[in-house]
Amino acid sequence: MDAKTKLRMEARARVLKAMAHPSRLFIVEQLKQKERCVAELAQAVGADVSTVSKHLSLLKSVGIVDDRKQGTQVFYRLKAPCVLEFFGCVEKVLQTNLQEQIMLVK
Amino acid sequence: MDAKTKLRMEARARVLKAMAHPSRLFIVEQLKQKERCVAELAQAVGADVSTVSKHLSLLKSVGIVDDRKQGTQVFYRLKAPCVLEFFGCVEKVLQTNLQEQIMLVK
DNA sequence: TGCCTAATTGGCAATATAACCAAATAGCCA
DNA sequence: TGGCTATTTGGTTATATTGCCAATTAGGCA
Repeated sequence: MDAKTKLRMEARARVLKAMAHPSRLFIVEQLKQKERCVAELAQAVGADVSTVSKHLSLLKSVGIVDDRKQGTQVFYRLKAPCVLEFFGCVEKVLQTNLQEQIMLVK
Repeated sequence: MDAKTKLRMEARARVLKAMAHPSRLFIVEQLKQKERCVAELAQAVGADVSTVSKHLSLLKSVGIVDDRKQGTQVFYRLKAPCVLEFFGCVEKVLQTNLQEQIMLVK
């Protein structure tokens, strides 16, 4: 893997890594419909506000979400909705795995 | 996030996490065309065979790749080619980020 | 059987992530 | 200004990931 390719793969990995966490996946799904403020998301996820704030800033740093300040609140929204497309494939993989588990038992 | 949702998000995260590494992304791209044995991939990645073997077993454990033994060699192939679809979105995100960097300089 | 090659596994050290609490910051309004 | 709420940031601890080397396993063949 040459240096240029390595840089490209690292950049891609940063984006995917930002998605690859249960809470962050959940957050992305929550933002599918409409924007949400940090407190709302923290409540929905069931984690400390500070924890969720860090998840959000990570998602923002790689360009997956965007934010908008309104008074003391910060609303986050999906900036790259195409990440939602990942789920179809992921679900297909999980389904296939499940089918294979079932086959083994039968 | 209720228990059931949490489990689903964790399952999804496992699949995405398996993708979220520069070497593994490169491996997935290498397998796009045709199957490859471990030594070939190790050579292409530029890492120890043992390291690449572990990357491969991780990809396999989540159902992204599959393997086929032929003599003493093990050929890996893409089992869920739909993961290649991720790249289009990821590249779009990276492009957008880049455009924004450029705007800041101008 | 004994040797060779290919791959996997175990172990370890370095680094990265994650969660929480506490403290700091920022905007609003009395 | 002072206090209130929302959010971010710092710090710490626990856990997970990564990569290499060494050792093991497994198939092929003399």
